[in-house]
Amino acid sequence: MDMAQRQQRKSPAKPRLSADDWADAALAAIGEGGLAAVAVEPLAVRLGTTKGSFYWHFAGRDALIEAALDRWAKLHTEGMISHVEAEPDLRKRIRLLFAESVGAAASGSLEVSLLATAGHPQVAAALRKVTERRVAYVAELFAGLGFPEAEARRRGLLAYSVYLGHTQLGHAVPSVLPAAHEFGAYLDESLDLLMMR
Amino acid sequence: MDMAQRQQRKSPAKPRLSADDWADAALAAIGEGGLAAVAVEPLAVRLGTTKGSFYWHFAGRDALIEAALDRWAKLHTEGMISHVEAEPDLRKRIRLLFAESVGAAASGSLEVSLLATAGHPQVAAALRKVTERRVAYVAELFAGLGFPEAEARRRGLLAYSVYLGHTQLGHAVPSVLPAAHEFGAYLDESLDLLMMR
DNA sequence: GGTCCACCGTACGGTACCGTATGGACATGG
DNA sequence: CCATGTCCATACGGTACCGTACGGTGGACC
Repeated sequence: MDMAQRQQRKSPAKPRLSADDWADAALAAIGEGGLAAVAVEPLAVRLGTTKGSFYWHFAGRDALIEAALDRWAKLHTEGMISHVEAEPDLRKRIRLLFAESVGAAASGSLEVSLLATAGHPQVAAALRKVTERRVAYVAELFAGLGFPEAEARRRGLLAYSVYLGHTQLGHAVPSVLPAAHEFGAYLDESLDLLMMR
Repeated sequence: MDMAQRQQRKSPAKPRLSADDWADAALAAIGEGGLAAVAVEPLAVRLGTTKGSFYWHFAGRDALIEAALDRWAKLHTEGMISHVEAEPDLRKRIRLLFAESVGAAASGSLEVSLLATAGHPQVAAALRKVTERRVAYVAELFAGLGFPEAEARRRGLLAYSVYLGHTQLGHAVPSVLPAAHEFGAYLDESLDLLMMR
């Protein structure tokens, strides 16, 4: 038996958590109950451990939030951008970006919860960084379509606003959104409008 | 001296709060700290009274939330609609609606906070009612421009998404938005795009 | 195969809030 | 001027969470 591996024999073997496990659990909690749901004792229950583990890995609740936000910024922005960059056709790339982003946001209200806690200093910093990067990227795509820089920036901002608003609606009042089978057409029409000269 | 009036002589005269005073304070608290900030004891401090007053007027925290949400739904939807209905020109009415709505949302993050708590049953019900009303109204305006019903509905939804997303940005990352002196032009261009055939 | 230490369990005290109970304060009508 | 109803203050017990202290354990490494 390979002893180099940590340990993974049967289910009830103690998992030995890492700091990232706690950060992931915190992100999940934010998505479900907002920043206020990042509470050490409930998370410990969820992870099948105790506070003793947590305070070994982190100095306190704030440190956990910081780690979770860093993780979010990395995974949900650069990951998506590099993914759609594989598409060579510019218009298709824009469509792909929005389709994937809206789809990703539909499953999980993490972004909505974070937007809601923009008053929190750590969250505000993370949001600022992520948002500026995303808007700049979308503006860059529009510039590639031939719009002058200022115009591309305005259209990118408008498009990002649509994305954010749509996400909110999908989370809060999905009944007002088009049915799934109409969604492709709705997306096409919306993007056509945004790219119209 | 008129004895029919309740009492309002000097500042340090006991105010004798009403249930609506508590509901307004709750709305203010939601705007500042989200639904979680609707906590009886802090509100009592803010109102310069104690829990004794609160539990006289309300059965509990849930009853206060319900009252606050009812108040919000009335004030922030029908009020705005009847206000812009005074404008006879349709395109100007649409522009007025968005200018005023965005302006109102800029001062106070009540809506953002509510969107974030869409998981809460009472909030979800209030949001559903308000959102459906608003989207229907915007769609009606677009229908008035000559768009067929389904198209008007899609455009109305898109426009409302823009409003929501813009509100989020204004609250969370205002630095990405156009500067104040460019905002009028940005609004005009955005609406032109949304109303384009 | 013993030692060490990263990792975790448990117990404790502190804080912030909810909701209840109960006794005033104060105006109004008898 | 006292009785009554409305409204509020205070005190209390309960719960959920934070953070600390410290004792235990089990795998890595010699």
